[in-house]
Amino acid sequence: MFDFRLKVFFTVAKHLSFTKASNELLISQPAITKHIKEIETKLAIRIFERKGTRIALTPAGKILYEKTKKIFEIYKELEYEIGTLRKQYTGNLVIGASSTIAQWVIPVVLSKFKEAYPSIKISLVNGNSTQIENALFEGKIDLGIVEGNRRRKGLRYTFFKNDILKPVVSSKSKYSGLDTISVKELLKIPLLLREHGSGTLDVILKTLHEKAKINLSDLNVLMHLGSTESIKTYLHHSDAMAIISCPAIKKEVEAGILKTVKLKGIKFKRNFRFVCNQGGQRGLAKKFMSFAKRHYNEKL
Amino acid sequence: MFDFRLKVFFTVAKHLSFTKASNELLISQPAITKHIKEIETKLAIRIFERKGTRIALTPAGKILYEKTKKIFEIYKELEYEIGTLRKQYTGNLVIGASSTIAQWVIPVVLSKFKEAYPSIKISLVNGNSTQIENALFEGKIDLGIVEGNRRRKGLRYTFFKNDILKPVVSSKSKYSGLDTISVKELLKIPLLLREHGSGTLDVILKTLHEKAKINLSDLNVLMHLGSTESIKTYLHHSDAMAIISCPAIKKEVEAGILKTVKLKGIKFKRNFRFVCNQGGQRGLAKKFMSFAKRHYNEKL
DNA sequence: TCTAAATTATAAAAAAATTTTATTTTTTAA
DNA sequence: TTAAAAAATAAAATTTTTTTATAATTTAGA
Repeated sequence: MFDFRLKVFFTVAKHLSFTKASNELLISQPAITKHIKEIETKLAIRIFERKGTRIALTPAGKILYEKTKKIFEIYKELEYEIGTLRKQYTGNLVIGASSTIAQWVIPVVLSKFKEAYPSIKISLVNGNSTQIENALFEGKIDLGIVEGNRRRKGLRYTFFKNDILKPVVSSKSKYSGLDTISVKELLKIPLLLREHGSGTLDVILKTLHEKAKINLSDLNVLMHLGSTESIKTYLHHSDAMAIISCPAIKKEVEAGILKTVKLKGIKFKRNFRFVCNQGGQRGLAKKFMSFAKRHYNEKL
Repeated sequence: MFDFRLKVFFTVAKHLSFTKASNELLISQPAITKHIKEIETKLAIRIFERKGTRIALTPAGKILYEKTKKIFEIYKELEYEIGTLRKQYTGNLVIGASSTIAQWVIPVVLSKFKEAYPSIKISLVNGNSTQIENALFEGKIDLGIVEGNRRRKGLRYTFFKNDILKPVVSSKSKYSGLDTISVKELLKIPLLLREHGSGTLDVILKTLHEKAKINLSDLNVLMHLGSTESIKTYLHHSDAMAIISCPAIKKEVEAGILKTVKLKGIKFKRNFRFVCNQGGQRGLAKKFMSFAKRHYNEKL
């Protein structure tokens, strides 16, 4: 489905509310207002009547609503028919991914991909960046997905998605009431970090250094642990804070087990990137790359 | 019609050429390439087969082509049905515009507007910026359209469109072979300019001063004339150059009577703006404004 | 077979459109 | 009458699209 603006209209019409539509579509209410205005300008007619805090479809809006439904039907047909073509693709694809990605990011994509291309056989192997790069050279995998910005000669890197790391605490901890903390406050809170040499620790230290001139020695480090799972388990039983990749804490945050805390003025960001042999960015690997990228950028 | 990307696909499919589509749609060929790629990513399937310098629709492309046709049908229905609703609007609208706008820009919009809203009665009055602003205060007009950036208290200005002025010569003149001239060369060529105090002359002098530190006295001014028509007529019979608003020379350039010349490093730009009383940016005036703006920004 | 012309692809920079954040206005309901 | 709820507005930030310039590939003609 291509036309996001039409989707916005449809969602607003369904709820008869800009605010509800903004929640459903995960964009802000002013953005909704603008889209609707844009449609009204394009059609040179009002599609919603604003009466007080309520809105209602105008006659023109009703016409648009009917047409929109028809158009969405056609998009559905398109998806279905293209889907049957995709099912004809076959082959083998071996993907290597570093830990955060392999554990929390790629499985989601993999299940969707398998749905779209049921005849393609996929396997996923796990390793750190160096191991993945070696496996590519040795032809053991077709495609790697790694964290950070390192690059090695002879390989081709392609941006996949941004990853955000957020400070989290257990919702049982004494810090769970915090919403936003300053850098100064952060220095006092006991921190759980990954081991030296891990990509995650690197990003955290680099960001803190660049944005706030803070070094590892300034922090109140409770302990270095060898995996994100260890940190999460420890967090659960302590009054400590950790800084963890969003996808790795999504479930726990939604369930109310962990709580994210904002750190004023600082965002921890890193890249996830695809990596493949210089010639190899075609065929199934390429298909998977664009599929995965799309999965994370999809609005409709 | 909303979805430009679909329009791009359709145009490419029609011509089976990215380049021809880019000419028809008035965007660059790389932009076409990107749109098609975007669709291919979204559908996770190729829609054009690239064989050498030719392209052909893939099976998926053929499906998309059929669906696109259906979707465009629905948009056509929508336009038609909304059109019948618009025909119900009635009222009176008096517009004041300064000369370039009144003569070459607004008539085009007016005819389209009348088509969309046949029951609205429109009149157009002519005047310079000050006269138009006065007429607004006195309630003699509902909406003004003026050149330049001046603003007067109590009035509300809204951007309408950019206007580009270009150096032109008669295609019979000895300068007609020129494609691009430097600022230095400009100084030698006899120029026809508008009279002192005209907005057009102001823009030209201001631009030359800002971009090339050239003053009026540096130019080889043949004469100051009181209207663009006078300048065009004079040009026709002389080896002079003038700098005139694009819409005012469109016909003559297309007919090959006048020829535009590029001035290296310099573009003459100004704004056309709507102006209305502070309360009055609603109703028909507002409708006309958005209609006119859309007329000039429309891609589909 | 080589060259020139035609066509699509790519990359970086510029321009335009969209989105967010913060705030204001308007209306409703307590 | 006031507080809450919802949409509008404006400025800033972000993202997307477009252009410009160039490269790479293929075809047709010499």
